[in-house]
Amino acid sequence: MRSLEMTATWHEEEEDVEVEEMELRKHNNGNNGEGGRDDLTESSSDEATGKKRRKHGGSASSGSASSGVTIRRRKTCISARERNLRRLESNERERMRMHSLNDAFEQLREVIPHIKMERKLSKIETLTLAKNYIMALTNVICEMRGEEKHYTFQDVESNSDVELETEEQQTNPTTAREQNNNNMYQQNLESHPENTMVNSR
DNA sequence: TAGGCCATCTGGTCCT
DNA sequence: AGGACCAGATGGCCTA
Repeated sequence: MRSLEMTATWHEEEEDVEVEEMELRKHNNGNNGEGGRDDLTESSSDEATGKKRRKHGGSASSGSASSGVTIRRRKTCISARERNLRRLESNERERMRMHSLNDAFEQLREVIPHIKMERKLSKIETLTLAKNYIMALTNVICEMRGEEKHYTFQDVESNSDVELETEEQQTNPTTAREQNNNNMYQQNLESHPENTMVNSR
């Protein structure tokens, strides 16, 4: 439905040009070929999210497109109008997909115990904390079984004795704050494993 | 103002 | 064949 509305704002190319005959030169990284999409991206972003207006919604850049290579499509016999419509529909699907992904991130944030911050956890922080949370819980289980701990956590006080778990942790600028959260997991889990199942909200 | 984070568009590839 | 998934690119917003 929305895609139909968006179609109305699309700058139509020549009517019913067959793709087979067209040489589709994909616009080159933001500079070329944007004009025809401005109307589309502005209206679609606005209507779809009610949030940001995207003056330029990014440009095709993957594969050979980035080098401005000329591509000739195989027989498809799709009109330009039809092609535009399909593109708008897949844009819509992609938006919905990303929204559902964000919803999942939000749900994950809610179940991860972490120190309350003014701003919400970023995606990378959320994933990292979730991983650490799982590791900490695994350690607790191992401990309860009398087994050796599977994972080790870095000690914030002295970074010398314990290795960082991943390369990502070594390069992540938010490592310090996350380590605080990690320590909280560790201390909490080791003293009161049952508490960690309580939502931090 | 630079850098981080994010939403969005886009085309290629994979999957059903 | 069409939809889902993915990665690259871009621009906006926010913060240090």
